[in-house]
Amino acid sequence: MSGSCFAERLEHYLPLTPKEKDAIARLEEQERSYRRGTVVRRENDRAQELFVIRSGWMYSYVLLDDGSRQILRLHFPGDVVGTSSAAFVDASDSLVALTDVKLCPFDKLALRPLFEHHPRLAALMFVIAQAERVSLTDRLASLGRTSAKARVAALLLDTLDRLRVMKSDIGSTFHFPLTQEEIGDATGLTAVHVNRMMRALVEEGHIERSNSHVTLIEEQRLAQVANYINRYAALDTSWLPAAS
Amino acid sequence: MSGSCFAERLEHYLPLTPKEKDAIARLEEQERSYRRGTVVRRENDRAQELFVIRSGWMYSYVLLDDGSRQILRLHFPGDVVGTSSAAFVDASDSLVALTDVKLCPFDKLALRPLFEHHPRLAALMFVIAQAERVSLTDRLASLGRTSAKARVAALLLDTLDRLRVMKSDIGSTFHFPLTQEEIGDATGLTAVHVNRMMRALVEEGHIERSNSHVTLIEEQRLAQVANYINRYAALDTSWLPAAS
DNA sequence: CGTCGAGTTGACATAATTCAAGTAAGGTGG
DNA sequence: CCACCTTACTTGAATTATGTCAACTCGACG
Repeated sequence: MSGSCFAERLEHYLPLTPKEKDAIARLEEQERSYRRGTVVRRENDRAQELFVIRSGWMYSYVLLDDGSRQILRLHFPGDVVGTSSAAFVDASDSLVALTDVKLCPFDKLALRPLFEHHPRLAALMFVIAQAERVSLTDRLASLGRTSAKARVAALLLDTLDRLRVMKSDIGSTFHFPLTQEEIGDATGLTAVHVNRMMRALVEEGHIERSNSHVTLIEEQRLAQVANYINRYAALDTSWLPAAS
Repeated sequence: MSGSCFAERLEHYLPLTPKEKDAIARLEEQERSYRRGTVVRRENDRAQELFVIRSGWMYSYVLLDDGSRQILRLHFPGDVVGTSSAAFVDASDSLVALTDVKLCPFDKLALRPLFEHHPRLAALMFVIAQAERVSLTDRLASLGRTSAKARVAALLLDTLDRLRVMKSDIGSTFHFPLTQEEIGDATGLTAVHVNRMMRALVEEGHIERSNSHVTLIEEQRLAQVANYINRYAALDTSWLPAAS
């Protein structure tokens, strides 16, 4: 119906040719809606599908034996989620709708013509995969080597910068619908300690909160505290093949 | 000179055609040697190159403002390292030789003909990138949600399973040349605490140590303790394009 | 033979967790 | 529209895992 979300995202990095847009649009022929809280795909289930997020937020997570949960990544409109399906037969993580979402599911087989006929798109997807990998290594350093306060701050900064990729005029206030328990599962902390850190950030004038909105004050200074680097500013697409 | 290390690795997933082997071999035309401890590439340097590891071990790391270090990943023969160069102009992490190494550097521009003429190889590289991403998410869960002992155990298990991809007959004893400080930087712990956890693992009969060799006893049970999953067993290459 | 890096160990400090209790806010059925 | 219930958030006190500091051992190496 409306334009492709994924194509829109890709066009932030490269102008696409009509043929390329067509190929991308084919990934978004179907659309399904899920309610807030729905587990769209469960860890260890057979997983043949990937999803383009058309609207709403999601997150991916794994459960550990002791029942604790690690949230691996938040996902926003324009993101492709469930990409581990491309590498494995069974899902390595679970996918949940954090808000009501609209998803465009497509079979991993749909990737084949993309690689065959659209080398530039394939290469761009590879570039994006590498950027996401780097983003994960940043999180790794955050969990491994920074304080609780820094981790929470980094999560907020990362979220805002990723929202800006699609909406550059977003300012520094945004809707942040995670519970403190979810923030804890994302940062490797307990909900109680997240609470204390959030209030500390407020008291120190780094952030403001109301309802489930957050405002970041002096992002520069906060980034310092959080040891945060914005990786989303620019991708290097100089080496990509010519358009098809 | 000798056969391509990277091709050999890829053939563990798929038999390659002669043309494909040729294309891969082109990435390994040059070879450079580095001594144990050499920083091959430094974070924030301009980075045009990727490397195939022909022999030896490396690791990638980032430094934080307070001087602490997070080791992001160990790298073994057959691995391609510095892949973040494909996405960014400047290096996002540093690369060090953990042992004496032989590397085959290639310019990121060399990826272009791969995507243009060898869609199946491109797709396979995408699959591998996804598998590495999943491996990173496992580490994330390890750092975020498991105990110090579990993290150390998981590092050992992960190392052994990755060595097995290239040498399946390796048994359960292997050379592990990391200092306890390096183990700490990989697991988000201090060297002192790594020491205590290693001895605990020995006392509990999970591992044995001598020189810088480690033996894992009853991997099954250790994997339980570490909350570890072996992801390297099988990749799903069923969706890949036909060979070129 | 002395120096240096790595490993080991103990005593102490601290960040984060756990437990417990309470408040506020939103949703639902009567 | 109110009473109730549930879920999230808040706060304090006690506990614990891990970090810090400091000293010592050992083997390798020049």
